Amino acid sequence: MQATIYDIAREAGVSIATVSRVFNNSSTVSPKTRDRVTTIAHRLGYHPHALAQGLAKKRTQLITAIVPVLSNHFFMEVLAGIQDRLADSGFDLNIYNVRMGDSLENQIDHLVKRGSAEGYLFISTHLPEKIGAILRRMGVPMVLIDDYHPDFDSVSVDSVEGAYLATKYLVDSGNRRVGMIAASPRSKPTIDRVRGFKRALEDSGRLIDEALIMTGDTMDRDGFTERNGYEAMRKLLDLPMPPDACFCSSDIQAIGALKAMAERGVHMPIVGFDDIQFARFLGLSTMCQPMYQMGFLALEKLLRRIGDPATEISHTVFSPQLVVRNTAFVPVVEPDADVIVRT
Amino acid sequence: MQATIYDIAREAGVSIATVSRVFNNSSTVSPKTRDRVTTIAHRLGYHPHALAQGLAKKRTQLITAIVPVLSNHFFMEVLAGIQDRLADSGFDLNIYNVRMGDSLENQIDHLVKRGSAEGYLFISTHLPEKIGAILRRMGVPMVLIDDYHPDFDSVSVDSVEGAYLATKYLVDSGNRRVGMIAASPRSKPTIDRVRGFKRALEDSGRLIDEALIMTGDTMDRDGFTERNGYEAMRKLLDLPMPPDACFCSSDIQAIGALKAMAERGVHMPIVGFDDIQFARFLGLSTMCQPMYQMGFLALEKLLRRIGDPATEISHTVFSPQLVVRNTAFVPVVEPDADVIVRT
DNA sequence: CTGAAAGCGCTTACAG
DNA sequence: CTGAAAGCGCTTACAG
Repeated sequence: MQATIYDIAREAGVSIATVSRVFNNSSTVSPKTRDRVTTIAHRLGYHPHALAQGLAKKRTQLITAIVPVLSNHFFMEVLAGIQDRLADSGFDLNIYNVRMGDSLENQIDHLVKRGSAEGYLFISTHLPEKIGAILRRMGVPMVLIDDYHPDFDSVSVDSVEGAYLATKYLVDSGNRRVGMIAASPRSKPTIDRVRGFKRALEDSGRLIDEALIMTGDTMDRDGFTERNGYEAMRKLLDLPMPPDACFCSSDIQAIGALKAMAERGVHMPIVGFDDIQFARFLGLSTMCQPMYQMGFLALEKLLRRIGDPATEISHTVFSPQLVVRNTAFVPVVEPDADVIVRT
Repeated sequence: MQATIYDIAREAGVSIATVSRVFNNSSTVSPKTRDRVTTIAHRLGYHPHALAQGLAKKRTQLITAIVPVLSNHFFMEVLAGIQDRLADSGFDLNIYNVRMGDSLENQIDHLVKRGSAEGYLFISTHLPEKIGAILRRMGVPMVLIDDYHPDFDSVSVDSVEGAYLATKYLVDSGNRRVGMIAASPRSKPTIDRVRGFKRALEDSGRLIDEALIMTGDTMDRDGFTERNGYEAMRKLLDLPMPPDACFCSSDIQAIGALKAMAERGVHMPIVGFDDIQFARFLGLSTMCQPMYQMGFLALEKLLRRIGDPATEISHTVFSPQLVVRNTAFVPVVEPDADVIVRT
């Protein structure tokens, strides 16, 4: 099996304590002993056993990122930022994907009590109050990304403001009936974005027509899907008085909406939210979230807190930027044109 | 701190061994003792400490996925498949992002010798022969995704065949000069795809014009970027005799290529590779890789091997499907049209 | 500068 | 059915 500290100690004629010291940079070991130990360790291909170290030091050098759904753009960008900050930190990253069946509370409770990570990153995971209180008491180092809670560090984007700016832009551009494609009314971002949308209309002296706030029927991923946007736009276009511009709560929905418009041969200005990679390519106007930076900063905060649990709690709220683009790709869709030629 | 097995043992008036047995489902404990223990454990909010368990059992219940670059579509999709298979397995997932600075060999060596995972998933990471031999000897359970090595389980897609089919399709559609946008000549997929491309031309009785096999100048991510495709297409269009159709080694490059064509106001049939989420939306013809299934199956194989190290080594090679689409989104690009209105 | 020993929280033969 | 004890591989006061 793998070489252990005992093997090295035996060969080097020292105690295991000394070997351990060599690998923990405690200066209290003579150069020649250190040399002998490292040489032998190298020859034996020795690497400290992470688990044993973790148990003895009560430090696992592990960070767990908790995510609701995988394979979504926001998460991937954030993760890239996390990874880059992680690189020289000595920590490893664990991804915990929240399971649909079990309750979030159970899952987090279990996760944390198992004690395998030193810190947690909650990505777009609305923290239930009950769990928050428990974690608070346990003093678990954690940072919230894309969520807010007074008791924990957080990094987020101001959804209300983002929606406000997007809507204001559409109103100020001279559109009469500005609609909105929302996602699941149970999701925090949706709630905020609807609020920002309404506030912008109010501030512009417009009446709020609830019928123009639409969502699709497909509700997986809380409705943040192309399909949902597609469905929502179709419903909007079926209204007796359709909107003449539309704010979409996410880029992915905006893409579906574009498709629906293309099929009907209509066009209206739309603004998305997120600025995913393809928004730029598609020429989609949108509210840009600095996802990479959010991930990077979140890990930064987490490492600081692990290092010093007494650090003041801090909340960073990024202001999303409105990016105006010409919709450069004009959809010319022939529905069901896909043909699979060969299997 | 967290309750331990000792706390429970004391309260229940039993030995720690008994407590341990209760949590390990060994039937050899009386119902009433079991009841008492579980009740107390629940009251104390006890959860076994993962590290300690791992050390004692010599099982960490951890899988590490090794990925070269994060935030790429292929990986995202594969990961989703992995997660879904992971769900009820009792294992956790660790993501190891290969660092650019250090050598791959060092990194893998270190990773494996630390012994924190029970199995490894190598995603699109070409395994150096030297490391392969070491891992083989150590008997580390592992599965290769999007790579091949005779000594390890693998799940991949036939790149040669995919490129062949794509190219053949373009030739058979009546295009005279079929070009190719390649990625880094050092990357395995590129090598295979160039091979398939050439073979298809040969089988069609065409001459191979090396000048029509182009790549961009930007080589991060081995050239699998929108930018690289953009650059490559520009170079192709600058040729005295540009191609009249083009096979691209990845969808992401195809997207860049589309953009370059749009800027020049030219159009030609292109076929990508991967079938990323947006290929469908863009109406891009491409070679479809079953990424989700690949991830799912790879974890399946890994779990089986962890369960029984003597399992026969198996290689699954998926045949990519040619998906023909009408390029539904017609790019009408005005370069540098982006305007940031508000910060 | 170094060693002996206790401890991290759990598992698992071995006895009974 | 249950307990005492050794062990998983490492760290870290405590002595010297």
